[in-house]
Amino acid sequence: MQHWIFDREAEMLASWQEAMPTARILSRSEVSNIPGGEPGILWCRLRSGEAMDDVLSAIHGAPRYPLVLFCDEPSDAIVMKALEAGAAGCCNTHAAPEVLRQVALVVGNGGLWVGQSLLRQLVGSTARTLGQRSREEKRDDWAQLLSEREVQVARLVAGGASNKEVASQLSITERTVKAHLGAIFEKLSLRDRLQLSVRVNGLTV
Amino acid sequence: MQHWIFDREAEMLASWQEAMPTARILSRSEVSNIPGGEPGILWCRLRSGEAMDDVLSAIHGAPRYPLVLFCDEPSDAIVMKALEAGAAGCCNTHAAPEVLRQVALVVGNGGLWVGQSLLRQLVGSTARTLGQRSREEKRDDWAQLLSEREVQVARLVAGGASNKEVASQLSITERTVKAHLGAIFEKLSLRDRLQLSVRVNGLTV
DNA sequence: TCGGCTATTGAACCAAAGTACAGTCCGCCG
DNA sequence: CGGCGGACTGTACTTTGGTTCAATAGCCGA
Repeated sequence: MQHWIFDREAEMLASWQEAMPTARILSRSEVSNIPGGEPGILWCRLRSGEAMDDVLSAIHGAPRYPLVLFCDEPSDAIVMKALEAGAAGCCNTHAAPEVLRQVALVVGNGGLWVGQSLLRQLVGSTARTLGQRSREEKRDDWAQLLSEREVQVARLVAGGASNKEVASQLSITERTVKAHLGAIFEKLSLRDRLQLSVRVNGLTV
Repeated sequence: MQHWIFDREAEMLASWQEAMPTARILSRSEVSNIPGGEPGILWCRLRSGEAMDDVLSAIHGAPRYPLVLFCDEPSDAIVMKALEAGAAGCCNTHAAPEVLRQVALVVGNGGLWVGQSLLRQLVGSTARTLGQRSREEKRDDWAQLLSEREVQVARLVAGGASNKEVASQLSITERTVKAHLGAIFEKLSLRDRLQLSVRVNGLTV
């Protein structure tokens, strides 16, 4: 499996090198150098601020290998657009080597690579369309793992409150707030209040 | 990576054996024999005519490993249902060993496995909806007040990243991240990263 | 009644976040 | 040209967040 990586600048990242030792990095004007025939994947980097259309049109003349987009700032909207434009996948430019290898494996076998968050969203939105389960059940799964008091603390913290503010609102000491937060982090396997916020507010991460 | 396979009858298929030589096959009553702790995957076979609810409830008491459903008669509807029930994936009972290895790889790393046809369908059917939604909730008012670089920092922090992680991703020092954050807080009249997360992720406080 | 869970709090500690006060380098614009 | 804003970095500092040792007290089911 041969890999060709396109970037505005011929800059090989360490993670790429590790995941694809035989990869060749090319500037976009060197598209015509790619041979056809052997199995391979095209990777194309979309840097911050670049227009996807420009990037895609730049490699328009390349042989028909599966295309994976490297996004400096990935978002579900970008992934969707890339897939609609015919790409086989889209992943973070700075993804870990193991992830890249996995992407290559899937895409190389004719599959599509979709990030976790988008996949969850797709599954969720279709489920809603089919009108089966309520979306609240999944959103509140974190709440079901916590005690009543912990849920109160979690909601306030996720809304942006400091420990002191939570303490004041609930008429307890800051120390107790910390104790509750510790229990919450433990139960939900979270690192800090930021991740709690993300979890509670249902962000796609 | 340890694999446990559940089936009504303890019948190990050749393809399973080849893909997962160390797998242990168990009848559904032996759920309690599974240890926790080591990394692993539960595979559970849904034979023709069996009710998914019965199968899933049978392994209800098992430790929390990712679950993959083996379907004798897979359909997109079944896959959707399995994912909704919390499974990490669903594939044909008689899938080729290479496919099984790939499923194991993805699921073992915390991913979801969705078959190609369903994935294509999901992408196609929800493209419009998703695009619209992301356009609506875009609410770039915060982004328009910030410089390009600050938007990058804001997105990463709002997603739950620490200063160190942001610094690593953007290849700058932690100090610079703090500088950007300071400017962001000033411009958006925010107090800390938590409030930033709330603002960026569009919570209705 | 006893063990387990929850709620509460304290002291002490370390790490992370954020601020204050600096500076350099670059491109743009009047 | 000189001023301005953005990106970037440094040292030193304060504040907040989170953890590790505790402890007390109430409730509930076995």
